Amino acid sequence: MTKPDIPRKTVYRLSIYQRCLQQLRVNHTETVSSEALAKAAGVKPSQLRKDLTHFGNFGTRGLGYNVEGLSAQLTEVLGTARLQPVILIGVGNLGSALLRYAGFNKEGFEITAAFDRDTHPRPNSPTAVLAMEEMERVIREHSVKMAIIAVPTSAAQGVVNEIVSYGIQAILNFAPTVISVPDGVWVNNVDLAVELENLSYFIQ
Amino acid sequence: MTKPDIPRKTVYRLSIYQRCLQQLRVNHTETVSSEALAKAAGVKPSQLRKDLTHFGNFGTRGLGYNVEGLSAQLTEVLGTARLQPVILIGVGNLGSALLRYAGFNKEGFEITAAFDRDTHPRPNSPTAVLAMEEMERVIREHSVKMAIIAVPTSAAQGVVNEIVSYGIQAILNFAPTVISVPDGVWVNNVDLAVELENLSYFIQ
DNA sequence: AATTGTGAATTGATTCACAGCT
DNA sequence: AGCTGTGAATCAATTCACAATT
Repeated sequence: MTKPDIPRKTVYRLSIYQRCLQQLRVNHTETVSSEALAKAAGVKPSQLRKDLTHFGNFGTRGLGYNVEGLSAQLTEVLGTARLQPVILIGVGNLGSALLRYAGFNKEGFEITAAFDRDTHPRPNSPTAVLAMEEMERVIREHSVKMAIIAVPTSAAQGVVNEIVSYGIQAILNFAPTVISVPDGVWVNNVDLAVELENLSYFIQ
Repeated sequence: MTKPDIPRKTVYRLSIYQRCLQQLRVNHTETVSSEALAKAAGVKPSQLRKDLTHFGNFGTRGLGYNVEGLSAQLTEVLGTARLQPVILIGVGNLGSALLRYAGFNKEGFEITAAFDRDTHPRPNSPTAVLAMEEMERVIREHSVKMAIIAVPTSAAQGVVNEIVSYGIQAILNFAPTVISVPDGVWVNNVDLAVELENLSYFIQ
């Protein structure tokens, strides 16, 4: 797949830096040093500089980084410059909360449509819930490349196979199971029980 | 802090192995090789073996691992042998979905109580929502060590400071911000926008 | 014969330390 | 003078390859 040489952890940190920069913009700060920004992001200054130089030389020696400029560069690098359409599959407890979550738009994402076996209307939901049979049409018509999976474990792999065949290239998976995808498709897993178990280990 | 020498990623994978073992138990499989289990978990066999030997020699050469036995060992290692009390702070969209999420109990966690500024009753919620002023009492009475934070960004650090002072040692943070904690307190972050941005980078 | 457990080798990520700009 | 950008050095994680064991 493309972009093989940049570590995934680096790209995660880019998002964190972007968050911190947005805060600085609100405060009308014009310039920030690697030391200050790294502190806000919870990393070492040298790591911040190394991360950024994977993508270009955005700073000015002796001065630091221009807040607006760096933020714009990161938006470009992360591919969030224009609104990215996303579909949500599975509108149970978690899915309906995600549907109501307002933070996506602000960060450059728009939930184009949601799908569920059961299409009864959801209160307070700004997005219609469509039948699973509509997935192919919506994905192709809007050239949707990203999907959020919030279906039960037993349904997850089947849904993934289907949407990948329609052209989905990236999946945010909330189903607590390992899903397999062909090369060229990217999966990030969010598993609440795994996160809690992990913490549980460290507090003993 | 204790347990410094085991990489966090190793502990994450332990949870994944545990998931796969539970599936094998359902299928009444008695024995599994590192090759088969690693395949199910999406890792290399050598990594599985290396991960496990951090904690002991659980296998039998020539045979593989006993499914029941290894599962019990991992439960012990992960500290999920007995039900661990957890509190939830912030019962908005995401928080109320977490409250209704049934998966926690099955995995060894119990949401003892939930807290919010606004204590109006939540439909379908099995757990009462208490006033923030009750946090100290509940944490101390039940010796709660783990908390899930689902409050707005602006409130997150303040809440964290407070609960840490009452004895919370591990935090699962859904607020989209970097929180700082003293040594000896563990934080895992789940940030939906960061996950989507990360995927967005890779599909360009 | 099969499969684990593990030291060695490799690969990858982070940090250091300072040269190079502004 | 101050701060970035970066090669070198260090530290960490993964994979290999095979000896040890059943």
